[in-house]
Amino acid sequence: MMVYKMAGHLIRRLNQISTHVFAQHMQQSGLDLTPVQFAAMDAIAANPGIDQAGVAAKIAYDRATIGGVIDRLLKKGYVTRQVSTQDRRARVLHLSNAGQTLFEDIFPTVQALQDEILPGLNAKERALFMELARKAVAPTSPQGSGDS
Amino acid sequence: MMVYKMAGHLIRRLNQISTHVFAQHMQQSGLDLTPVQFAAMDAIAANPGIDQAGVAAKIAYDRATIGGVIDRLLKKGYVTRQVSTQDRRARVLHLSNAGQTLFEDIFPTVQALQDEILPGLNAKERALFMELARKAVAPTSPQGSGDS
DNA sequence: GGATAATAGTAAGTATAGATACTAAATTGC
DNA sequence: GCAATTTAGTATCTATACTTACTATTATCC
Repeated sequence: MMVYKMAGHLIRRLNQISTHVFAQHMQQSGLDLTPVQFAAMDAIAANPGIDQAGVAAKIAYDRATIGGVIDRLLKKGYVTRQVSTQDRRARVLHLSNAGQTLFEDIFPTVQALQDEILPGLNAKERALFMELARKAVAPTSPQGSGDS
Repeated sequence: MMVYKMAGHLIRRLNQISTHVFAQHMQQSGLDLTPVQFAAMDAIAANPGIDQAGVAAKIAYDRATIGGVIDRLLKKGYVTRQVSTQDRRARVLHLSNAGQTLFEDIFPTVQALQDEILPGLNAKERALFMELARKAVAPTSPQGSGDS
């Protein structure tokens, strides 16, 4: 069982715990929102009128996945999608009123749950982990992604 | 864009880089093997005759996902699956000769690629990251998973 | 030893996650 | 200003990843 000592395996486990903690808190809040859906809403909230490719670039996803994510956010009524008047290829995105309310409501919960993602670490270790993670990710983060 | 400072987002990015690096090296080696498939083969190599639920427990997956992973490894001819003589519910797994050869061939590559997963970190930082990651994951790792 | 509970595997359904390819539209080069 | 390239979105396909539910089988308990 060599995988136990490999970075890839540990990172996958961390991601597994992360999504699990997120799902648990959403369920407790009676909400049906996934981590990607939240990230997409964050990108739209910070950049009203952004298009799907823009969202994908901001949160480091491919266009195909984000297309599906936006479909589901549309179906839930959290975002609006309109053909851009500047560029008829692009779809301009905004949070709906319901989406804005939801995002503001859920934000403190999502912020708070982050500490539970690293259950074996104390505050100091978590800060160190975050610093290393940020540094590790930086080289592959595109300019202006903010992902520094 | 609050997600940039959240552990969940950074961990997802790390996992994304990790799977990307893995896929790249496999392609360069002319092989068609995913991270999970490799992890499953590692579990079977270390525990010949283990069943699917055992593999799932060893590498922290659910039974449904592992069922599909084993299906694909079977189709590629890397593992064998037989109904257990002790327990007719269970399927006993072994690496085939081809699987054993492949696993031994690919192992050094997989070992070596781990450093590329954390491109922004030097050796010392990587070691620290690994230690923190192991510690972070430990509380949620079941007894005997080896995932300490 | 027979009802009950637990377990192995599968099936069905949802949601990422990303590669590839295609259409429509915009940009660039000259 | 038009051909060539690039880009936005979608469609298709494969592979996780997990939940719930179901069947078959085994283990447990009284």
